[in-house]
Amino acid sequence: MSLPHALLTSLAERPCSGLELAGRFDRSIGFFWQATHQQIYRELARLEEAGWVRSTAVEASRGRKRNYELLPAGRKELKRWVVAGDDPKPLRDELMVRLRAEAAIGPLGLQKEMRRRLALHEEKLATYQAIEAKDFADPDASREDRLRHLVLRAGLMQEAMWIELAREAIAILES
Amino acid sequence: MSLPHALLTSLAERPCSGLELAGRFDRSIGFFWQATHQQIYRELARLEEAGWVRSTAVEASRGRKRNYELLPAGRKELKRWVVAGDDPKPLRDELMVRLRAEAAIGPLGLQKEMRRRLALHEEKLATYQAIEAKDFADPDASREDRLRHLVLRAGLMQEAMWIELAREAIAILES
DNA sequence: CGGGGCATGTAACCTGTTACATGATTAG
DNA sequence: CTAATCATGTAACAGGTTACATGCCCCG
Repeated sequence: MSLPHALLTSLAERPCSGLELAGRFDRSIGFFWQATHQQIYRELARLEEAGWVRSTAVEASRGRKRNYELLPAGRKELKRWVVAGDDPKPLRDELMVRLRAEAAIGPLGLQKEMRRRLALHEEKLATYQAIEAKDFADPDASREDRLRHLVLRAGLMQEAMWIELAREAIAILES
Repeated sequence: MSLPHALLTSLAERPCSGLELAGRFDRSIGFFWQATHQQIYRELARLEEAGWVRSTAVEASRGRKRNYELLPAGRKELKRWVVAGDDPKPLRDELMVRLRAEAAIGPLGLQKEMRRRLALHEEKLATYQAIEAKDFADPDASREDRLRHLVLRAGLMQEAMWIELAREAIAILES
């Protein structure tokens, strides 16, 4: 149940409208948490109901832009949640199921799909590296920037891991 | 939508009952795909409906053990799915949201939770390494075993990545 | 004044989660 | 014969996904 807190975080960074939030979930936040605009509108309504955010109140507001901002109660809830313990969700990946099936009933020609995946991950890694070079070059960055950099590095490491795995998989599948 | 195919894969490895499948999803398969027995029973009913698996047919079978086995149509479906293209699901992790929130409204004392996570991942890594040493020591393993080994290595690399990230996070949070 | 893009919203559905219910089998 | 355990199942709900609907606003 992180979506509400991802929204609170984003609103803490800067107040904005629902659609603008959706945009952020396609970019920066979306690197580690995704949400569609439908989900966001549903959740924003709940957050307002709970008194955690406030919007420029307009009745019958379909089509009208609404700006949301974080309220003190929302900030308090976010602070509570950040330091709350929570067990990590284990790895859950379809590709592992495919490899296991290939082992059980193969060979089926999984190399082709693995090569496609390899290319995708290499492309994404390049994208992340470009962002890193552009936004996080400063070696004496602030604590805030170093934390944001770390989040990006998580994405980088993830992609590097997939690339390594895809290469090993291809080597086995082709032997 | 991988659960049905994870079940087909498991049944391809060996026919068995629903509860036994649930057991496997707590062990080997569960390292990369999880499911509760409720989910498994629901899905098995669908797979049988679709003609992909067959069970020892007993009417009004509550409480009676049912053994399931893969049918040719199920095997065909599994083969189709294994090589079907599918975009990787991006990283989705609550901890990244927490780090971003810590950057936005911190410091909040996230170190404590990070240290707990670090210990959890170190423990899991040790578990995986023990399995690796026990089951995958042979350097001249079969193609099948090398694929299974690769799946385990994915888990190992994942845990190693989290350990590295947790350490870097703690260093930043404590500076 | 009409069409396209911006912005919000509804509805239906699927997967996964949690809590609980019930029947069969076996050990003592 | 009864308690524990094996085994299957029902119900309700929450979160995520997809398709679609509606209203506002500005530009030509």
